[in-house]
Amino acid sequence: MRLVTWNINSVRARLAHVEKMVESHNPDVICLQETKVVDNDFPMKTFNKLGYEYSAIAGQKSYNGVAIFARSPFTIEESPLWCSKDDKRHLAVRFENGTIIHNFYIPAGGDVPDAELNDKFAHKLAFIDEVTEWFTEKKHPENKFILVGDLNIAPLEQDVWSHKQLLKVVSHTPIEVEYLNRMQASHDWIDAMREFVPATDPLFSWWSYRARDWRASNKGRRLDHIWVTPALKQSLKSMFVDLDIRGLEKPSDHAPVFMDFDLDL
DNA sequence: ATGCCGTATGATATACGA
Repeated sequence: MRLVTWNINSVRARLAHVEKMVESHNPDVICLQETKVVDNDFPMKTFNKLGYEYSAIAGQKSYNGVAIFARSPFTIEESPLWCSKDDKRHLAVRFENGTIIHNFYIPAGGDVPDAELNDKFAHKLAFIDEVTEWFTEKKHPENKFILVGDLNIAPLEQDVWSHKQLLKVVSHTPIEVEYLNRMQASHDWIDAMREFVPATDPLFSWWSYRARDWRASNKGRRLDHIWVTPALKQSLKSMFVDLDIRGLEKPSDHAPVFMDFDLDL
């Protein structure tokens, strides 16, 4: 089973990239974030045409929005009203073999890394707190969960281009890392991307639009993640981040992250 | 972490991303 997670930054603006991505890598499961479209306007035909018969979408106007597509059947699992907002940041689906995939778009958090001064930062921390508590309650050694998405935090020093220069920048502040670490501990989640690239090597999934040459300057961050519960650790096979998709014309600022599993859905 | 780019929207400016 091959899975991809991708903050697509508007699905309607990126249909050609979706086709290119599927043509190149043919994933069995596609998890998208920041689709930025209401469900009625979702370009479903593009995905059906590419062979994705099963879908779950949760969108809203302009912002946020998540989606999951698969070639094998699934049912939709409950998704709480995180922080009492219906802002379309989470979808969970269950496959016939019992594997559950959680797709998250964690709030970005604004510019100022202080919950007292910045409501968006407070929302980010509160959201992570609620997710942490939720998985703590669900914790069981036999659970086969995969958690993917734009978690909007780069926790390790080598998850950003300069640890020192980003310590006060939202996405890499110690408080955010502390919250994310707590969330990771809530179900003994394994940071699956780092099973393939040691923590001492740089690993990024996002590069700002504002760099003149994003590839040359390479001032990236690892904001996108794939976690698995311990029951799935042995099924991890390989991982790659596709920089070629980030390098297409008018790309998303996030690159898709792929994971291969020794697993039949 | 400055940069000033990209998305969306009853829109020729503004909110948001990170």
